[in-house]
Amino acid sequence: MKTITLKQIAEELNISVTTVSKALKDYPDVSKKTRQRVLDLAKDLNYIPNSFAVSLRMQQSKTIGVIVPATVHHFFSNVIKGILKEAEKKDYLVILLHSNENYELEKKQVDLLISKGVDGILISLSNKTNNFEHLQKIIDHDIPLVLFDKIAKTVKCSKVIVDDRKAAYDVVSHLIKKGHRRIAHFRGDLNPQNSIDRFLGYKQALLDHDIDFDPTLVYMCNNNSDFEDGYSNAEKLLKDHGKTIDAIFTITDVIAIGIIKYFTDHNIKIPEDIALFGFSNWFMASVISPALSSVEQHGYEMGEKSAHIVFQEIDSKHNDMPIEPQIVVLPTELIIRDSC
Amino acid sequence: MKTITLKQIAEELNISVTTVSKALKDYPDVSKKTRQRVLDLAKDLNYIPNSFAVSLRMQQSKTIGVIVPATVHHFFSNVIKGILKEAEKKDYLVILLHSNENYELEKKQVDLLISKGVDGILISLSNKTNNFEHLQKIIDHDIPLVLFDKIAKTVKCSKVIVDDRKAAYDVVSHLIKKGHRRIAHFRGDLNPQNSIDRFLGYKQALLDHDIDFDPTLVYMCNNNSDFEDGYSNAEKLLKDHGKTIDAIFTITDVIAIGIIKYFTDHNIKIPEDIALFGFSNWFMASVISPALSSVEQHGYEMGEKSAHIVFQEIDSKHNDMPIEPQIVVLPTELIIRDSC
DNA sequence: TTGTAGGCGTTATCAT
DNA sequence: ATGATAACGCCTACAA
Repeated sequence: MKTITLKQIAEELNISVTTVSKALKDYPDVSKKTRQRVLDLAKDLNYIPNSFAVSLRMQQSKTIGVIVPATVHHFFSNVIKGILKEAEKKDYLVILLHSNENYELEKKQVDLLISKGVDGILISLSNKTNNFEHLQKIIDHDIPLVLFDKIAKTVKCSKVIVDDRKAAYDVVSHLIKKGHRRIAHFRGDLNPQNSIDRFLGYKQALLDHDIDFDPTLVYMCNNNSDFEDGYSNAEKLLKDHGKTIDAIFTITDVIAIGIIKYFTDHNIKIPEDIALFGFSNWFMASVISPALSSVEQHGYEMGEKSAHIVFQEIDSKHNDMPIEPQIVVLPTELIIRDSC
Repeated sequence: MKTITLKQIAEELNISVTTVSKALKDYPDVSKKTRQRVLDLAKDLNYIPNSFAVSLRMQQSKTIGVIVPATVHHFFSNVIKGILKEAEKKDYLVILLHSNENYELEKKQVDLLISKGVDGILISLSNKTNNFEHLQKIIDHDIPLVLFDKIAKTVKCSKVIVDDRKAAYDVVSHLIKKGHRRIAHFRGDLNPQNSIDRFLGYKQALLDHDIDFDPTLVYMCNNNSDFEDGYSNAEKLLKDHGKTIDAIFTITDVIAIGIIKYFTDHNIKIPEDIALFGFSNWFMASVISPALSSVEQHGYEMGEKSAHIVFQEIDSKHNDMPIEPQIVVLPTELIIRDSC
């Protein structure tokens, strides 16, 4: 099937390219008759505008770029879903890139996206990213940028996040209210803000309830397999502290599931011996035994909202009425199940 | 930051655009000195070629499109990961689209992809798709097309699949060898080939082992929540057949997990009372109790391979040496755990 | 109401 | 070794 251009339609109809173009775009200054002839033939020939030409001419691509560490996490899958849904509504296409938690890759992908002329960019930062020049570059190029979930506070752009600190605070407060006092925390990498914020929320909750913070109760999970981290740290925890521990708050459901596995294997009862609270409310949390209490993060909504904001910024940039970056904090919810 | 074009570099250096372009592309007919001056300035100015112009000129976008029903399934996440990895290697970008198991949407998205001028398209068909005109359109446009996992046998293009029939056959044979005779099958929608093939494998295995096929042992899972389907059909199965059932083979791990939940809730022992075999080897399969036996489908490799093939086809199209569609059947593996 | 002409940024052909 | 020119396909200000 040969690709149809305006020129071919024009020749066929013995009119100018201009008129064809105008007819197709519903310009008022085309006679009804001509317009109809053009429309008919275009449909007949299955005319599709060449988007490269349009983009070149219009300086916009109707495409946005998205960079996430990975989509194998249920949370990000949901975010992507929200983004795609929103893009679909606006007739935008989405270019998806995985940084694989790799800063260099993330940087390269930003360059790629810029060079592709995407109209906007959404990023959830890799855990390894602590240099933000590449983000600044996006801003310098005047491309709307929205950071979501894993953000950099210092970068001047819109952000969509969850109040990790508060969520963690709520979790630990809940645990304390349930009577637990020796509460361990399985945290994530030192770098990403989420990990820090959740840790801070944990600490604050202890403080506010007059429980001394004990650093030996904090375990680091960073060997790239959350499940393994949970399993092995559960073992370590027991070795270190025996059963003096009342509860564990994990930074991620998968870590909690690793713990469940270890506890099940070693006959430790949840929540009787040790209570457990996860984070992210992964689908599995509701399904595993015991059903895992967790924090719902509303990934889908985060995707929707993030996309919504870039589109807003794209539109207002187009109208020459640039708007200020906005920071949206999505609510979280404690989902209480059987594990605490 | 203003966008830099060849023209600007040319003016700055007082040479022609042509020379700048050549210098940047390492043409041999540019003096060393000129080339260096161009290269330096380009780097200095942070020159990025305008990809619309390049695409328009070159008639290729260095972009491929991917349509999947959804990525919230672990399997597809893995496929996507494989595709992105492969694309990254070839410096291609990937436009991701979700059909949401919706034929109309799938069709629309194909049009979008065509109009965007992607160099190749990968699709895993929606369950609702049983008209393939949109695929034919892709082929007519001479755009390399690869179908993976959920394919249409009659469409003349490359395909990457798994031998679902054999995999199912192997599962059921294994179950029979273990001594089970009354084996139920929780199958999927009637439409997708996979569902049919797995059912056929199930039936064939029974036949080959002299077990009568009993249609009342086959349950349909199609209300869009696999977990719920598993749970409710487990209930139905027990109501219909009591504990005369030896084993259940499910078309998907999530269905099996629904069953596990129901059985756990109702004190039915797996595998003592009823054995269980899943499909897809979702991460959770290894982690749930009892650990679920399943079929490893190698999603990541499927993604890699599919992408590899489109790139092959794109390249050979470019060299005017079109190649024949190929059909790749990836091996599957029975992963035996505790549930059978 | 219709058409001409210029330009978006790049690349390729052909002169010089 | 360098450059003028045309072309990719589309849009739009301006002329006719």
